[in-house]
Amino acid sequence: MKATIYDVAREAGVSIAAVSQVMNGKGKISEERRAEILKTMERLNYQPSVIASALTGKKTYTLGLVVPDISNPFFAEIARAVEDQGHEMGYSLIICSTDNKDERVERYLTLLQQKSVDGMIIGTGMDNKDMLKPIMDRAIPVVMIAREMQDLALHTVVVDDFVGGRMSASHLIALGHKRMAILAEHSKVTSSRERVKGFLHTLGEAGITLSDTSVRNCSYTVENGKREALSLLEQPAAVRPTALFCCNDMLAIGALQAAKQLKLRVPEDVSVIGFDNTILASVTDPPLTTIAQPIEPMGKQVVDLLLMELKKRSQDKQRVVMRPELIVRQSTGAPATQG
Amino acid sequence: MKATIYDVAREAGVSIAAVSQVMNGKGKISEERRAEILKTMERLNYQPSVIASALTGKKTYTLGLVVPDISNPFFAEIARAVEDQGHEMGYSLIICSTDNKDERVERYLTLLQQKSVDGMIIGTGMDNKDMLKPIMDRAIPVVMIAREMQDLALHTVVVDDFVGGRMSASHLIALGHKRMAILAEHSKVTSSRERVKGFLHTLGEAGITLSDTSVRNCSYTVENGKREALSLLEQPAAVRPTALFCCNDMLAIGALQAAKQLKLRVPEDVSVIGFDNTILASVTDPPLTTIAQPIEPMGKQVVDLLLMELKKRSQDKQRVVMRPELIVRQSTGAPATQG
DNA sequence: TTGAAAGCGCTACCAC
DNA sequence: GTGGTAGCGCTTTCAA
Repeated sequence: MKATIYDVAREAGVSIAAVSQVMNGKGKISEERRAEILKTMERLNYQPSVIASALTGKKTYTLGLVVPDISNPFFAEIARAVEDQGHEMGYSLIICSTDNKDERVERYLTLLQQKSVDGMIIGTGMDNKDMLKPIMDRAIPVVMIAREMQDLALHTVVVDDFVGGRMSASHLIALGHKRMAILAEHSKVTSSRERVKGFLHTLGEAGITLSDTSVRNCSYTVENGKREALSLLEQPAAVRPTALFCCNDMLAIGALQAAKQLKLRVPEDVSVIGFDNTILASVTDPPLTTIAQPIEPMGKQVVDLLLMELKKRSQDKQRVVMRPELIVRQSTGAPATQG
Repeated sequence: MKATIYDVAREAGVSIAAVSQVMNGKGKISEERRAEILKTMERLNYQPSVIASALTGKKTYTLGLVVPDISNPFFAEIARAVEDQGHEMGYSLIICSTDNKDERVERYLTLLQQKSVDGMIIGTGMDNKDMLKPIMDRAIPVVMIAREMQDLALHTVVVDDFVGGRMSASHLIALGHKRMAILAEHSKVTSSRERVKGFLHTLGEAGITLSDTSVRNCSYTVENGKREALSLLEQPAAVRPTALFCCNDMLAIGALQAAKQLKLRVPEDVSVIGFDNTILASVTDPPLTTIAQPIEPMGKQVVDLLLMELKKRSQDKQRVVMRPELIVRQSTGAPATQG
């Protein structure tokens, strides 16, 4: 059976308080006792129970990461960055894939509370923001990554989505595109909305407007992107968009697949630009031009903010905005025919 | 502050035992008291503490998943499958990325024990199997996924790696290849070893042998695969392999990149076949022929085995072997010149 | 310095 | 049916 603090105390001939003290480096213990206790712990292969110590008002050293889907490379990469930075500081990570469903979000949020996580990192959207209320009421630190929660005072780490959208547009415009379309995520996803907004803004500056049907809302799956792209690209060449701005790499891949299915060449017949610069972007056919998010620094940053908040609750919340970067690969080029 | 069982009891005018009872559906409680208590819990927004209940000898409803790297799509997909099946049964998942480093494995294993997880799912390799001993001594259920631990009685869910290797070889041989090479993972990875073995076995049956330098050990990164593939493909056409069997999709992507860099056409100049059939395989240039692992069923299965073990320790451990499947895409074809 | 003892929130046993 | 109570393993006063 597992050795407890009692076993150690008994074996070492001291009180449990003494053992607790050497573990936490608190109180005053003579060097010899200290050494003796340490030795006994070693011998018994003693592992202090985080559970018990958490119950005593301490921390669980566990964080919750709530994202739409851990199997989505973007979030998987975020998870890794968060895990590493957390691990560095002694924290473990519970992952929660919500599929962007409020009902799953709620269930996970409740679960994380019951498990007394020390803090939560939210990277998923949710329709009903009130779900976060009870958590904040209980003073459980919450930080956002790659998503924003308007009207809620929360530390937030995001990439400048608006600028990312603008970068996309500038790139496409510089290439000579005039007829474009957008594969957006669900409209409740703020980051996607901002990207679209930035894209349209720069288009507007260049005197280009898009018809309503040129902005398609998709879920965040490849299949969905493909379906919407198909309906966009099936149009006659004269009205078909010559470039597709996709709000994430998965959608861009769907677009690539749609183009292939329709025997359209990329980028000659249609340019495709993604967002996120996940590993996927570097392996597609052709390699995807995309807007990079600095995932690792974002993950580090968000954990740092969370731990800072953990140490000392603060009224003013930071909003860290990181700069996106245009990564030009081979899925974008000048349109073959004048649009 | 958070409401406790005492708050509920007081507000409802009953004992904490009564509250505990209705929560766990045990004991006997009159319908009216029951309703009253439920109502009070609701009103106070009471969330029972898993921590406290765990301390009372119950479960933590938390599982640990130990894999090399959660940002690797293969493991990310496994994680999702495991998370879903676990969530279904009320369990949360702590992820642990080890980078296949024993020191990280050990640290995580210790951590998971201290956090009193109910069970662990191991999908990472480790040099020193003794690390698992203390865990098994403590009777913490452990199951393996996509990896084997020889000499250790553990439930295991794997794909038939040997057969997968054979499938690869058969496919390549049928295409007419004679000079082939292998990008293997580190030799300590049993699954990789089996794949190589199966591949070589079938080659042998066809009277084909490989030189020692034709089997390269890599880590599991794209960069590594690329480097090894480069050194393999840089050879003069007369001796250069016409096909590369890669023990996972990441390595295969590295091979694809190496070929591209050397201006070799795939599959005309060199065929590439991967393993795992992650999302990556479907988006490469050209799309990757690969051996599919049934990831989702494997994840489900492994959780089921773990929970079964949790319910009732059993002496005989199962070894579930799932059948791999050859997915032919466009990275393999007949060699352009006779080898 | 050191240790006895009071909880932390909950479960389960047992007496009423 | 119902509630009192003894822990679970650990932290933290507070006396000694």
